[in-house]
Amino acid sequence: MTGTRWLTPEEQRAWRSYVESSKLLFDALDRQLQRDADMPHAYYEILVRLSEADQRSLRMSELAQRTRSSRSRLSHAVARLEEHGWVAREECATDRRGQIARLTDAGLDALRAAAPGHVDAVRRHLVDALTPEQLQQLTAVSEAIIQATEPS
Amino acid sequence: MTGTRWLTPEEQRAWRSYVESSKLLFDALDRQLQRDADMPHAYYEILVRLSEADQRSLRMSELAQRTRSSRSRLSHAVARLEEHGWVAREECATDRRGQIARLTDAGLDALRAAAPGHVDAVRRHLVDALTPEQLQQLTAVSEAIIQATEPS
DNA sequence: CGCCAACAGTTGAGAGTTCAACAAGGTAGC
DNA sequence: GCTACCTTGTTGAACTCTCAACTGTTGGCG
Repeated sequence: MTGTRWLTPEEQRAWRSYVESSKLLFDALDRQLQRDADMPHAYYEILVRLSEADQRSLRMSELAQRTRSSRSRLSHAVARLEEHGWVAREECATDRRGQIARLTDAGLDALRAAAPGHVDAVRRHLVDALTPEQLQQLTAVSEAIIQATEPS
Repeated sequence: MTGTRWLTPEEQRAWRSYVESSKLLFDALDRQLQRDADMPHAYYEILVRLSEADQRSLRMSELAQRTRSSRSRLSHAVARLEEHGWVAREECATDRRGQIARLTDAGLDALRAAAPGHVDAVRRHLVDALTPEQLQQLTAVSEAIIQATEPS
């Protein structure tokens, strides 16, 4: 057991600015969505994934994977979205354990209403704040992090 | 009111990979700290900031700014940390509204015990997963996001 | 077939965060 | 000194997330 490899000053700076920027950014987006569309960002993402799926439907476990969410978290979230009338749960024909989440028409309306303000915020805080080159760099960096962190 | 400027495919890719990587990374770090040190990452950061301050003490509002946290969140968090015996609250001599949070010896011990595992995780998932060049790029990108998002 | 481990999803309790409301102390203008 | 306003910090309720425990289902294997 050799000693801990502490971060160098430059690594510190990178890490701390990354933490700080993420916190600021996601807090801002959450506040914007909560205020204007009555949903947190995590719920917005669920609606997005469903809207992109065939039949606007996905099995719970598939939806959990795509949103990088635990089963439990998704289960609670979908229950909430169901109360709003934005998502409906259906039985799975081929696997009686399965549940299918489907985006309702009202859910699609809510998503369409929320999208412009959200995209605008993403532009303001991220996309338009970076050069095209930086945006490419961010993509590469993010994909490397995913690679290194993804549960294998 | 002109129409929404939707994200181009490349911008989409950047944004989605950024969201995905942040989620994976912070989830992993939170789990690691919770498991090994019985505290979430936000609490670890509070202890870090206090440990770096003069007298290991900071006023609540100053601590809130440095951790990019709301007053309310910090107030709840410090109450919890106080229960653990890691932080103590003291009166402020010059402003009777003020409260000063001080890192206790036990708090410093807890921080020292938590640090190696945490730094190791940060290396595994971020620092060592990127080239030195990418790390610099990440710093620049993060600072640009902070600039664009920071409440003015 | 019968057994049993793995899988799909839910649930409830506990913990953290947010928001709005609040109390109390400071500050500036008159 | 009074008034009005701003700042500091806390509180409680509502909400989200995590973790562990649980139900029911499927699939593999003897």
